[in-house]
Amino acid sequence: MAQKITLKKISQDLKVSVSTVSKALRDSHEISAETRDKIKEYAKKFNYKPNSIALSLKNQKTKKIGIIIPEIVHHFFATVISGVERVANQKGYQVIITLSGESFDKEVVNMEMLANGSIDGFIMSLSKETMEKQDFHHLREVTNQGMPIVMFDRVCNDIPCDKVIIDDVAAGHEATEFLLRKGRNKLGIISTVDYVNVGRLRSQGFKEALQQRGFEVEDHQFLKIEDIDNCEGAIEDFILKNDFDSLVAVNELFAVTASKALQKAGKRIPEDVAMVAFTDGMLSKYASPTLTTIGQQGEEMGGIAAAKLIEKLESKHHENESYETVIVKTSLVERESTP
Amino acid sequence: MAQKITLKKISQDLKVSVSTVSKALRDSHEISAETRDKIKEYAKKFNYKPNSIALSLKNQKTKKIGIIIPEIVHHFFATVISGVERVANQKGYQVIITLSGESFDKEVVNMEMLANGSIDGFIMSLSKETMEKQDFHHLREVTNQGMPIVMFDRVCNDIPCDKVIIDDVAAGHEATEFLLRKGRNKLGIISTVDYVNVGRLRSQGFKEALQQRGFEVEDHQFLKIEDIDNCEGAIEDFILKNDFDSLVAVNELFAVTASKALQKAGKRIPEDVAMVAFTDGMLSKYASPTLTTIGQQGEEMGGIAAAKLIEKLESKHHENESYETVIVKTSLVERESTP
DNA sequence: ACATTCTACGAAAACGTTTTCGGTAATCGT
DNA sequence: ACGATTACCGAAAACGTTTTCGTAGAATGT
Repeated sequence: MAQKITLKKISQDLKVSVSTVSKALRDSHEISAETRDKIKEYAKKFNYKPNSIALSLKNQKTKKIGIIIPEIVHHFFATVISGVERVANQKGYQVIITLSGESFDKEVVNMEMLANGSIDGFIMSLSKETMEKQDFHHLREVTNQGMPIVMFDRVCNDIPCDKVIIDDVAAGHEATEFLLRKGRNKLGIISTVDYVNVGRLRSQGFKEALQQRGFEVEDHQFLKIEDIDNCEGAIEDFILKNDFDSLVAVNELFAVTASKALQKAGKRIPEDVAMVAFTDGMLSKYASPTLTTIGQQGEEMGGIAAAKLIEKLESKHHENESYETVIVKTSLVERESTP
Repeated sequence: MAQKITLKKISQDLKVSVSTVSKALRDSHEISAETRDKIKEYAKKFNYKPNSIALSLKNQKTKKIGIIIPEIVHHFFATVISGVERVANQKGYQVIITLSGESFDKEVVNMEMLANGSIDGFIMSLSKETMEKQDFHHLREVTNQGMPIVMFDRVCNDIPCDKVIIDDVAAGHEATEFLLRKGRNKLGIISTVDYVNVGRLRSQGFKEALQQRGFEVEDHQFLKIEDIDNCEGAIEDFILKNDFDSLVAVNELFAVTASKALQKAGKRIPEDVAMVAFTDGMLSKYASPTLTTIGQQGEEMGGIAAAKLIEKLESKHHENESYETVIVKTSLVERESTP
C-alpha cells in the first residue's frame, strides 16, 4: 500500500526543497540542526531509502557485477559464485548472474543485455561453444567500451583482461606424479575434447609427467569424452580394453563413472587401480570409495576474481592499463581411491 | 576507448533533437523516412543500445528479479535458480542473486539492498535462522510497498504471497509407504530439526504412513540432525542403536552418510536395509549404491516461481490481489538402494 | 484565397538523485 | 554603521530515456 517514498515527497510534506532534504540526509553543514533533525526523523519514520536506480544513473556506476557462466548446477561454478558473492557483497556490490548453457549465442545475448549499463564489469567463464569457435567479438566489444572483464577457469588469450586460473598443466603433472610415486606405471587419463582448455592442459601435464620419468606415452592412454552426459559406454570400453593400474580423471563425474565400471569389472580400488580426480566437490567426498582429488578452489577463485574486478572499477585513474593472470594453487586431497 | 554512445551524442552529431532520434529508432510515424534511415544507420554503425538504467528509471520497472536463497552450493537451490533463469530470460527479465548463508541478518540486509528499486520482485527461500526466529518483518515491509514475493520450498504462512512447494507431508508419506509395500516394517527416519519446515513435514508424513498401517510410532525411530556438517557420529549412533530394515533420509547427504555407516557395520543395501532419500541430485545418482529418491523438481519449481512472479508483475490491474500456492508433484526414482 | 489538415520536427517534463551555484538574511569585525 | 563573512536554503543542471505537446511550414480542401 504505502508507496515508496522519495525525496520529492518528503520535500513536499515538509515544505522544503528537494536539495535541502538530500543535504540534510547526508549531514551537510549547510543545513541547520533543527531542519536536519526534522527531515531525518520524517525519513526514518517512512523508511526512506535512496533509489538505487536513480543513483546508478547519476553516478554512472551501478555497483553491480555481471557473471556469465556455462551452468550453475555444476558444483565448481556454484562455489565460484559463492566466492564472488562473498567479496562483492562485502564491498557493497551486487551480483547478477546469467547462464550461457554452454551456448555461444546465449553468451552473446546475455553479454549484450548486461553491457547496456546494467553492470560495471564482468566475471565470466567461457562456454564450450565459444571455446570451440574461438569467436570473441562480443568480449572485445565490451572491453572496447571500457568495461573491465575478469575471466576464470575457461579463459582466452585474445582479450586484454585479468584472469584467474589454476595451472592446469602443473596440476595434471602433480596428479600424475602422485600416482607414479605410488609405484604405478600403467596410467590412463579420462579427459574432455581438446577445445576445452582445462582438459587439454591437464592432459598435457599428464603427458609431461610421464615423459619426464622416461615413459613412452601412447594414444591409447587417452580417452577424450565428447558428450559428458553419456560417458558410461566410452569409459567402460576404455578401462576394459586397457590394463591400467591407475587413472586420472579431469572431473568428478568421469572419476565416479570409471570407479563404478572398474568395480563392476571386478577390480578393487585402490589396490588394483588407483584414481585421482579433479574438482574437489560433493561426489569425491561421498562416493564409494571416496576420491583423491586435486581441488579447484572455486570459492577462492571467485573471491580473487571479484577483488580484482572491483579494484579495477575503483581505480578511476585509467592509466592503470596492465592486466594480470592470477594462478591459484591447487591442493591434493588424499582419500580412499589412492593407496 | 569508444565510450558508450547515447541519444544525445547521436542527436548532436546529426544536428537533430534528442526526441527525433528516439522516435526514429522506435519507428515513429512522426519522422520522415529519410531522417529515420539516416539515424538508424548511424546508430547501428556505433552500436547504439539504449541504457537500461535510464529506462528503468523512466519506466519505474527494472525487468530484474531478485533471488534470495540460503546457499548456492546446494544442488537443489542451483537447480531452482536454473529454472528461474530460464523462464525469466525467456520473458526478458534478468536475475540478481544474493545468498543469506542461512543467516537472518544477511537475509534482511540483502532484502533491503534489493528493495531500493533494484528489482521488480522477489523469489526466495527462507534461511534457517529466519525459520527459527519466525521474524518476517522484512518480508512484510517489502510486500507493503507493493513489491510481490514468491516463496519456494522454505516458506512461511504469515506473508501474503504466492508459494511454490512440494507437498512434503505427502512426499514423506509416499517414501514411507513405498518401503512398507516392499515388506519392511522396522523403519527409521533421519531428518533435520523441527523448525526447518521440510524436515518436520516429511517426518509427519512418515508418521502418518506408519500409523495408517497400524504401526506404533516411537521416538527412537526419529533422528533430528542439528549440525548438517557434522552428522556422521549421530547417524552412526542411530543405526547401531536400532535394528532398522529401512530408512528414510530427508536429504542426500544424510542418506549417503547413513549408507556408508551401514556398509561399515556390515549391513547390505538394500538386502538388509533399504533406503529412500529426498532431493534427486548428483549424490543419489552416483553414490554406491545409487539411491532411490523423491525428486524435488527444483528446475520446475524455479520455472513456476518465475512465471508466477512475472505474471503478477505484468498484470498492471492491481485488483488481482489473490495469492496461490502451487504444489509441485514429486516423483519417486527407483535405484539400487531399494529392492 | 483562405481555412483546415498533415508532416516533420523540437522543447520540455518526468523518473530520483546529488551537487554546484546563487542568494537572502543575519552576524561579525572594526 | 558599513562592508564582509557566515548560516541556511532553493534553483537548476546532470545522468539517458520516452512521451506529450506545441508549432512551423507544406499540402489539401472548398
